[in-house]
Amino acid sequence: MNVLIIEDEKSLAEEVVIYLSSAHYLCETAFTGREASEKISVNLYDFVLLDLGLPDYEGLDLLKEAKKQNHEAAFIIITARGALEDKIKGLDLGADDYLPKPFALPELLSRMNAIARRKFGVSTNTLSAGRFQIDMFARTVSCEGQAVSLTKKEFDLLLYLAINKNKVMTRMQLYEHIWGNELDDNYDSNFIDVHMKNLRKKLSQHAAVDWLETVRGVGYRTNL
Amino acid sequence: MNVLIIEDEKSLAEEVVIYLSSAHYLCETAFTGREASEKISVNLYDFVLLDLGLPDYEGLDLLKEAKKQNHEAAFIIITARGALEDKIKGLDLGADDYLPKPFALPELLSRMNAIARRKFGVSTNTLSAGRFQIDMFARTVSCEGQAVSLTKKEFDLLLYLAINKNKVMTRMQLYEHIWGNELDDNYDSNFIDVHMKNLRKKLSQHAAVDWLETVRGVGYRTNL
DNA sequence: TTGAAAATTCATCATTTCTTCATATTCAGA
DNA sequence: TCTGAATATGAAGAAATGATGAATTTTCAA
Repeated sequence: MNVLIIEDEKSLAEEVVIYLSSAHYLCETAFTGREASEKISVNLYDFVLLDLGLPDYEGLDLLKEAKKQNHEAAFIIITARGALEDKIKGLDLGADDYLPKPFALPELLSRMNAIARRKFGVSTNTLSAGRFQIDMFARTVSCEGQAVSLTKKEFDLLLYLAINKNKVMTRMQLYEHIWGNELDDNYDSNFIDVHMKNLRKKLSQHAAVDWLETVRGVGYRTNL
Repeated sequence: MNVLIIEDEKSLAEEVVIYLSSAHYLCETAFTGREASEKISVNLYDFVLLDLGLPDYEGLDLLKEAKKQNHEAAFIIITARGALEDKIKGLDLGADDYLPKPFALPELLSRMNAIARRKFGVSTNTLSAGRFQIDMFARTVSCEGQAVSLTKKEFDLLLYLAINKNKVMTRMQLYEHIWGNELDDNYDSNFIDVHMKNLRKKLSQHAAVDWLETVRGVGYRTNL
């Protein structure tokens, strides 16, 4: 699946690329409307992620142009949460989905997977962690064919750690990616720990989860 | 990742070194074309940042030479904005990216990361110290495949010393970098010494650590 | 609206890690 | 070789951290 990410905030675009790449999407970026316009006229994409807040281009014009050039693609509109939200939702832009900023990456991935299944008929996208198979489209986890029942947060945690295989993820990172908010400074809660504990408990009923490690003073990590 | 920064403006080079170092790139500098030429003929780099505006050397000749000596490296050309001719020549010569001056450091880092991912494959960011392999994303240390279990502070100390290979680091520097505070004047404690001792002890159970030296009256240094 | 599931908060406990301190050892210069 | 300052070391108390069970709040679907 080819994805074009049109987003002027480079660090965000980078993050998206890294995240989607590890979920087996092939990503390209365009940091300006002009760049995007060029790429669209040359290549065919399966997905176009469009940030409406580009400085050099009227976002909606770009969308119209892109749709003309590339009927097949799925379009996902990204824009700042706020006053415009309802207005844009109300408009019939012909986008396949709409995502307010800031968004959690698993949220984006999950929506893209949903669209992929609906629009392109792609049905499986799994990655493994230990003896567990994680299906990102269905958002299910199984162990040797047997279903493992996880809650949303548990699934997101497992998926994010599995995607960032062997990297220590801080609670901050987990929080920002899964909950999609900034963590304020006086953050003092252990709900991530609790979710991890519950996740481990559920997984351990099926197979060993010694690969799901706590890195004291830092965060959590898979060791695969 | 080893980086050679070829830039005659020393203060800029210094800034780049500090910034990239904090992102775990290992930096060396060359302030003249001659110096660069020597270093390139001796060492292998992953990245070469080349300022075309060197006084003593034709930048593009240096690029050609460097590419011959080191096929594998990624080359990033830096030059004054507006020198379009140079830009085109540089890209034709097979530079991986081009950065107009002045540039923002995060911009540089972001491009380097992008290239690193594209060119060298993702995220196995390890560096070695003696017989030890340090993975800074996983925050693990291993010796001939065998894991070495370190605490947070021990790991941070080792990593910082390894990044600043062969440079004496004062206790002040170690403290400021790892503990993140300023040390008040009446500083009188030996906890860094204690951590170093514990670190050495753990490492020595796996291999010789004679490369982890104390520089009496100054601080600590790797000798690699 | 209501009830069950999920998410979060809270208090407590065991454990690891950090720091301090007292003492021993090493080293460089006289 | 001697001497004082710097560093290494062992041990112990202090602090930080994460796991856990349970209580409370929130969410969401019926």
